[in-house]
Amino acid sequence: MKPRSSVRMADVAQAAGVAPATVSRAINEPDKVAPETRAQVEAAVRKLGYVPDRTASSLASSRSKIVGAIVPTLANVWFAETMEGLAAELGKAGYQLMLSQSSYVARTEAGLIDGFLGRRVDALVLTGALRDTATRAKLRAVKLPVVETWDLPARPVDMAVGFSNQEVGAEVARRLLKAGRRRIAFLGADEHRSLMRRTGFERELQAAGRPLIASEFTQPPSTIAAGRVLMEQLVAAHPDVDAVFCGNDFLAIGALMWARAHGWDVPGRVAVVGFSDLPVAEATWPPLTTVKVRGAEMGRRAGEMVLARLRGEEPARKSVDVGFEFVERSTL
Amino acid sequence: MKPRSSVRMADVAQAAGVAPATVSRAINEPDKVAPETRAQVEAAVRKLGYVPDRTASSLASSRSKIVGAIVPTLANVWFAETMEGLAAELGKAGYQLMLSQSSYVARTEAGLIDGFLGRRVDALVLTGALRDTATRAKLRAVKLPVVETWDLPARPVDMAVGFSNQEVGAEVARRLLKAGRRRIAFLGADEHRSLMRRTGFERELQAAGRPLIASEFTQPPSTIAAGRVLMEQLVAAHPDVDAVFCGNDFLAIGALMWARAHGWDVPGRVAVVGFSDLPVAEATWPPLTTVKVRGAEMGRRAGEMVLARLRGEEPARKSVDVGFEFVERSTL
DNA sequence: ATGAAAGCGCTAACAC
DNA sequence: GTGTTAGCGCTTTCAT
Repeated sequence: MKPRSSVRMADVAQAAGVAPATVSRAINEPDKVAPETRAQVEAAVRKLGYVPDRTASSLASSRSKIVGAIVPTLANVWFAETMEGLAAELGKAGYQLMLSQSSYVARTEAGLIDGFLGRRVDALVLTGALRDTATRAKLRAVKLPVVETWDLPARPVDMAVGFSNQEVGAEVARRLLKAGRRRIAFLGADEHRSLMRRTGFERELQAAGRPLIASEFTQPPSTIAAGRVLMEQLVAAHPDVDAVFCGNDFLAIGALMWARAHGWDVPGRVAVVGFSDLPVAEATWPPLTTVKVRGAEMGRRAGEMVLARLRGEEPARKSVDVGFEFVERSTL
Repeated sequence: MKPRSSVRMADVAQAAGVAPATVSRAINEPDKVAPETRAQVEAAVRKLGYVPDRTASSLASSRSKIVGAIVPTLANVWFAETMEGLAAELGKAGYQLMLSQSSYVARTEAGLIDGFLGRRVDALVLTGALRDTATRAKLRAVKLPVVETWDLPARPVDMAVGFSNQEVGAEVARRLLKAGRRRIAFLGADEHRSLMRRTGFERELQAAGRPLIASEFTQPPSTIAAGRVLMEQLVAAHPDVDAVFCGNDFLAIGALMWARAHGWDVPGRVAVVGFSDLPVAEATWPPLTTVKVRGAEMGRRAGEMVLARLRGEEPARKSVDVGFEFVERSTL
């Protein structure tokens, strides 16, 4: 049963004529070892093809060199880019990414976090603010470095790097109003951050005395097909709509397709604004006006913050706002 | 320094009035424990908020319950979907996914695999056939379950689930020829599987006596902008081209944009065929004719194969072909 | 600068 | 069905 896992540190030690502890040092803290001995150890390592068992070192040192990350779904390019940025940053310091998906379900998220805790991850990176209060408390208690991304919670569990989803909504509202739109609607997914964007959007319109005329929702994940359906429903109930803010670009593209299929001129008869700036947003017809978010950057920053904390430093800011950018193309 | 990690199994054992080994059994093999004792243990676990340390159990059992996976990039939706399917499948059995990206660099891949080996992963899932022969040999030697995806190597390291990239190229060639196209070109990324598609494409054209008139390449990742540039170059050299097979949909969309910008009718003057069937392929104008691959399915299947092997079963087939599908829309 | 020894928290025989 | 006894392969004081 016991595969007697190939070469152990003891084998290397023997081959190099030193003690195991010295091998350990030669590998992990090279400068604490005499250059000669280090050379011998390195030679032995190479000769035997020794690969340290990180499973054992994790147990002994209580540092796993693993950081856990949770995304709602990887099928969203921007979450994927966030993970890429994160993994790249962590990789530099020898940390590995352990990834799970919550599918936008809060209970799942709590369970996944327990799993990560059991694996003794050194830190956690979450997409969106952590909602489960019991879990928030637990994480604070164990003092684990945690970064919440894609949002800016008023009181982060630990650290955060993101942008204000409400402010995105407000900004889009302002642009629409400035362009003279008056019969404004919202299409979005029934999911926390999307709803936050809607909230900011609604408030701003309300404040301007041009209240939202309608909102249509779909279950995540948002698809082009869903966008088409939502637009259809919207128009059926409000044929006089003159602007739609879509909670994400797929829905916006669907809305655009509906418009093309029904001969509605965009932006002549109806303006369409998306969110997230997918690569294809510039290739639609007309090119989609949308809001760009910095997915990869959030991942990189999250990685930096985690590593800083793991080195024992206190981050300059516990919460960093990477902002967003309104991208004017041709659908508004 | 030692945080004396909260509750240990011994604590639970004491609270439940049993031996640690019994706690271990109650958790891992519940039916090997008397219902009563199990209940007591469970109560103690709950009361103390015990979370087993998987780092220790990995060491003791030499099973980490983690599987490593490598993708060239996550920014490709289909790789991301493959990982989603894989993670979902593995999660059912309590396995965790550890993810790394190779950025299409073979040397990196070998390094990443060493890292995984050090972490004692129970299995490996790769995107594409593993190219480094030394690494292939090593993996075979340690008898680690390995699944190669997105390709069908003639002689897999261990198992494979994918499709024939060459056959994709050949099929597209046949469709183009059947549609009467004669001046045919290829646009693609300078990356292994893309080149395989080109090879199959070229051979089939050659065999039909209508050799490929030109090929243009870009460095991965492929972008819409790159597609536009490649198309521009292609047309400059071969203004009489009447069909282009693009190694992926982004390039195809770029080619479409070039055509729109220059008043070339598609498919009237030039046919465009993509690869991968991105969600937006149906939303372009004209809707893109392309080849659909089953990313999520490959992930699921890979997960199933891994789990079967981990249970000690031999897979029915070592190599499974999930095929692909030519999706006829309006650009051919 | 290096070695010896004592665990890290769990699992796996083997007894009872 | 449950307890006892050894480790798993490293890291880490503490000496030397």
